[in-house]
Amino acid sequence: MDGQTSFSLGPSSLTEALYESVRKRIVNGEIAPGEKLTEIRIAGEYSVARPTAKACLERLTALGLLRRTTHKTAVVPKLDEDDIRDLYFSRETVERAAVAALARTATVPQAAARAQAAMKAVAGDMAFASQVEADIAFHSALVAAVGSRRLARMHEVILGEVHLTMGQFQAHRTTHPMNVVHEHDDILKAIGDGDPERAQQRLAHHLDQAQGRLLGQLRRERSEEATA
Amino acid sequence: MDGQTSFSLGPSSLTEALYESVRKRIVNGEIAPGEKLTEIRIAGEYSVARPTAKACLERLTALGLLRRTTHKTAVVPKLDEDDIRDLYFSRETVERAAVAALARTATVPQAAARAQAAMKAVAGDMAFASQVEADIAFHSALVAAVGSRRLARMHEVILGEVHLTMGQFQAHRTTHPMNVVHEHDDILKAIGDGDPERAQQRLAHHLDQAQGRLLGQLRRERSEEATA
DNA sequence: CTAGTATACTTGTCTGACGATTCTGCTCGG
DNA sequence: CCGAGCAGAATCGTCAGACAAGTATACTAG
Repeated sequence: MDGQTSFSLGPSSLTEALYESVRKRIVNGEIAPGEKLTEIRIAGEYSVARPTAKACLERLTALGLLRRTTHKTAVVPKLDEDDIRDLYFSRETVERAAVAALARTATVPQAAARAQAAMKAVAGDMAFASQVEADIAFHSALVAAVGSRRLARMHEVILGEVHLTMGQFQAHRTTHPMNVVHEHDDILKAIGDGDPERAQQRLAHHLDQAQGRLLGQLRRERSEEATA
Repeated sequence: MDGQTSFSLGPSSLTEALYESVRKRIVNGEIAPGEKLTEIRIAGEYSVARPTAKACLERLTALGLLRRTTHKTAVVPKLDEDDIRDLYFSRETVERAAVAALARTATVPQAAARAQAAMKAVAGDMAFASQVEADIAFHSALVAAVGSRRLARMHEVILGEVHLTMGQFQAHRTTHPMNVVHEHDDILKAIGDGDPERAQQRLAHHLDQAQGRLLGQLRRERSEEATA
């Protein structure tokens, strides 16, 4: 993700590596929503002990990337309309605070600018997954630049679920990536101008668009399977 | 905590009970900051297996109630000035969104009103711990009333650390609890009046006061141990 | 007094196992 | 033919014990 900028080593422990791998498979939609993930399956697929797999599933559950109740097997959640609204309400809360803080000091995080460049570079690609990742990286950089560990931690959890839904729908995008890039640019510009109000307003608009696309996709899918 | 209102059963699983118990001991300051918590110690104290203790420590670490790095033993964190500022910045972000949402529909959560009553009841007590708990319950009720699962989840984590610092300092309170009660009343009133702006402003003021008390306490403590 | 080494402590991971709970499919009676 | 109850299978929660690997501390040698 940001290997050369922060010199972060790859996951050193086995549990960590396992967690990262499963997490990626979930958010990229390789493991479909509704699919069951038993401890034994994970243990088998990766040739690790069951306790290790268990720890992995528990971490993912804590982040909302899996749902599970006692004595029942974990499943990848299928977010409904209420979930998406709730998710975007929470997301907006966190990101508003972030862009407002940045705009107050008119600091445009260079990591966000880099993510923007990366997004433009892959805008024409067919690799939707990398577009989604660049999008996530942009928002992540925005919040990280505020310098608040706890805000960043909250945002990470939220983004995990965002990534999950985007990953599930990524097979059919409904808008050209360039539109997203332009919305991002608007936000950065407002921050650079030191205008917190406008930055928040642009952000809100951007998130509103994104949420709308997700909800539209959801409804379309549901009506499809209703006719089938 | 809220046994009769939500009919929540006590923790059913062993891990859950263990987690709750250790958590309480930490936030109430029974386990001092800087104190080391080895897996073996927990396992011994509660007569559970080490993996169970390990899972417990991992959960607490994820919530920020313990700090630990690979192959090193977990310790109760001692929050410094930067931590407290960061914590209250994050807290304000979440709670602002909550009171604004409530004020927009002018709904005063009755759970918060109940917590207020409870706080008045114990205001004269010497039992600081119960005052702290009532305070926490008030803010918790405020956020819960919004009805956003994800906002509540973020807030729970934040409040955990808030509880931790308050628990550590609770031996010598610097203000009369009634002051806090009045600040709470102001917030509720603004919500009831359907005035999001004023509600946010009152909340910000309240949190500012609380943060100031914490920081003052911290400085006092540090200067004490400097002279010693 | 400093530097390097050796030992004890702690954690990471694994194997294997047993009881408890949930789910599934089957049988039996209406 | 269909629904209810039951038995078996699958899965999870918890435990015990063990070994390897890393960290911190104390000790020794220069």
